[in-house]
Amino acid sequence: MDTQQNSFYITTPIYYPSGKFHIGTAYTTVASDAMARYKRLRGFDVRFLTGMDEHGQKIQEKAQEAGKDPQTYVNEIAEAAKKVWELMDISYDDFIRTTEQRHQEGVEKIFQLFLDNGDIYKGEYEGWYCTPCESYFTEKQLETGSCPDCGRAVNKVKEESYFFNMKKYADRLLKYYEDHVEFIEPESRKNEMINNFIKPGLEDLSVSRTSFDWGIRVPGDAKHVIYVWVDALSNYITALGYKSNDESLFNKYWPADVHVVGKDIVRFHTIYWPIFLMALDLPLPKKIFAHGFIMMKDGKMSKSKGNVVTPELLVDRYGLDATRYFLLRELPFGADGVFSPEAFVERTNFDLANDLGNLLNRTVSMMNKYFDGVIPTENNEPTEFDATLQAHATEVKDKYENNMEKMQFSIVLSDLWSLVSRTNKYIDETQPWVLAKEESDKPKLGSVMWNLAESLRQIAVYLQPFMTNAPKQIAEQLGLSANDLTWESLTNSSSIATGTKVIEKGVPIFPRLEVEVEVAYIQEEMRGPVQAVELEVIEEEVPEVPEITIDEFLNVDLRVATVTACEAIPKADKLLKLQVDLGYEQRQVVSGIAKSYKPEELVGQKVIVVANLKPVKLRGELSQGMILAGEKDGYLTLATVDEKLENGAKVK
RNA sequence: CGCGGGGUGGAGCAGCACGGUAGCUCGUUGGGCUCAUAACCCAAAGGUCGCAGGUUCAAAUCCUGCCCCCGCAACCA
Repeated sequence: MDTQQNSFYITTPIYYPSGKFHIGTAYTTVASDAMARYKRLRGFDVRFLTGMDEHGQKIQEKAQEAGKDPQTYVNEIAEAAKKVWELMDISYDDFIRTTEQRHQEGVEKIFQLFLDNGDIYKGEYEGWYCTPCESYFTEKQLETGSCPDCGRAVNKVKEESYFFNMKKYADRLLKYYEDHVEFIEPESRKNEMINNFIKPGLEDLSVSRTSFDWGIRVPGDAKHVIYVWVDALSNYITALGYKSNDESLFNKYWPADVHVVGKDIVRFHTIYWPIFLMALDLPLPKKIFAHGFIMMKDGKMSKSKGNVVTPELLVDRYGLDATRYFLLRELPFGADGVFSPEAFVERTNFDLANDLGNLLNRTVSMMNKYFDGVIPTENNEPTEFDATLQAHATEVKDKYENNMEKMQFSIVLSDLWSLVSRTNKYIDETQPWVLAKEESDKPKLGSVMWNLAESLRQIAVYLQPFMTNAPKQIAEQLGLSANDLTWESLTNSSSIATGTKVIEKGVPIFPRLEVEVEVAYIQEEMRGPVQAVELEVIEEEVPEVPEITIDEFLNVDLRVATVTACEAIPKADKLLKLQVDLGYEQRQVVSGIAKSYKPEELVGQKVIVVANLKPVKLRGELSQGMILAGEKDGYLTLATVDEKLENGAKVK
C-alpha cells in the first residue's frame, strides 16, 4: 500500500444517468480534468477516474419504460457520456461502470469483508407504515403514535435489510477530521457534517434492498441487492483492482489524492466512505473537495424555467476552450456561481479575444514586419521595461503553483491573465513601432520581440491544464512545438531555439463575438428543447398519460366552492390554508399555491374543489380536498368558474 | 428558534481567520497609440462596505441585535 511518491489519483463522482446531464456535470469533470492535466504537467504519475453509477430502481424503471433491458439501456447511456467527455477533451485514464464485472466482483468481496468483520448485520428495518399515505416513518417521526401526515393509525412493519454499523466508527471519524484539517474542503462543509450528522448520532445505514433487483446481489443472500452507497462509493477502489488478481494499480495509487464531488454528495464522501474504508482497514483519501453549483440568474437550472445549458450548446458554437475557460474562470471553485449568457459572451470577448488572442496576433504580426518572422535571440539590448515584465512572470509562477494546489482555478486564471495584461502593457511601454524606425534601436527591438514571444510561450505553458487547443495554437503560430511547452522550460532561459520562425499570417485564435447576437442565441437555445443529442436516451420523457374511461373520470367529484377565509401556514412557504364553502358544507383545504397567491387574494374566489379526495394532514393542518389550478413556468393559476354557478354545483 | 451561503461605487465579484491605504473585471467620461481581432495602454468620476448599537486611538474587517436576498431541507392532495 505504499503509494508511489509522485503518483496522483483523482476522481470525479460516478454519474447517475437520470437525465440531469447539464453543464454542472461537465463542470465537475472539467475541473477534475484541469487538475489531472496540471499534475501530469508537473511530472506526476496521474490516474484520473470517472464513470457511471448504473444500478438502482430508477434505472430499472426507466429501462422498462423505454422497453429495454437495463443493461442495454445503461450501455447506451455510458456510450453517450463517453462521447460528451470526448467532446470536452476529458483526459480520464479509466472509466468505471458499476455494471462491469470487475466492479461487481470487488463490491461482493467488500460486502463479504464487512459481513465477516461484523460491520454489517442482517436486521430488520422496523418502522411504521401508513397504508393510505404509502409512507414509512420511524419511531421518532410519530408524534402521537399516529401518522404525522394524515393523523390516522399506522401499522408496525418489518422488512429485512442489511445494516452497516456506523456508530462504531463515529469517534474515529471525528478524530480523523481533527488530525487532518485539509481532509474536507471547503472547511465550512466539515462543520456542516459534524453539526448535522455526526453530533446528533450516526444512524446505522441500510445497505440492502429487497424491493428491486437491478444491482449487485448480497453474497449468499440473493434476495437482497446491495444498495447504492456501498456499491457506488466502492468504485474508487474497484477501478484500481482492489481485491482482484492484480492489485498493482491499487498499490500504486491508493489512497486517492482527491475525490472531487458536488456539494450535494459531500455527506456520503466524508462520512460513509471514510467509515467503509476504516472497516476495510484501508487508508483514507487525502482530500474531499466539494465544489458548488452553477446557478442561473433566476435560480436553479430547470427545464420548466427554460434555462438549461448543456455543454454541447456552448462547445458547438464557441469552441471547447472558451467553454472550459468560462467554467473555470467565472465560478469560484468551492462556492456557487452564476451562469449568464452575457457573462459568457463578455468573458470570451474580453479575456480570450481581446486580451490573449489579440496579443498573439499583434506579436506575430510585428515579428513578421520587423524581423521577417524570425524570433530574435535572447541576447540583445534589454529595454528598461524588460525586468519588470520578467519579474511579473516569476511572480505569476509562484501564485499559480500555490493556488493550483488549492484547486482555486478561478484565482489561478485571474493571476495568469494579469500576465497577459502585463504583456500587452509592455508593448505600449516599449513602443516597438518607434524602435523600428531607428536602425540603432534594432537590438532593443529584438529584445522586445524576444520577450513577447517568451511571454506568450509561458502563457501557453500555463494554459495547458485549462485549454486543450489554444496552447497548441499559440505554439504553432510562434513556430514552436509541444515539446517547447514543458513546465521545466519556464525556468529555462534558452527556451526558444535560435532561428524559430513564426507563422506568416496569424489567424485570430479567438474570434470576437457579437454580443447581442450571441446572447440572444444562447438564450434561445436554453429555452428550446434540451439538445443533448447524444444523451437523448436520457432526456426522452414522453408524458405518457394513459387513457381513462368516462366512468373513471366520474369517480372524481368536482364541486364549485367559494373561498371564505385563507391564511398562510407557518414554516411552509408553499402552503396556504383555506376555508371553502361547498354549499352543503364547509371544509378546510390546504393548497400548495403560496408562491403564486397571497392569502387575501383568494378570499371570495369561486374555485373548483375535488370534493371526494381522501383527507390528509399537511404540515399539521387537515386538508379535505384539493383546489384545481393550472401551471405555467412554475406559477399556478386557479381554475375559476362563473358567478352563476352556486356553491356545491357539480362540475363535469 | 431546521441547516448553510450572502448583502462592498451602475453590474458582477475580491478583501474580513493576523483590525489601520477599500482591490479586480465590465460599464461611463477624458486622453494616448497604431503593431493588432474598432482590439491595446493611461487617467478620471463614482462607494455612509444592508441597518442599529458596542469594543478600540482606529472596523468592511471583532462583538450584539435587527432587516433583506439566495440555496438545501420541509412542503405542492
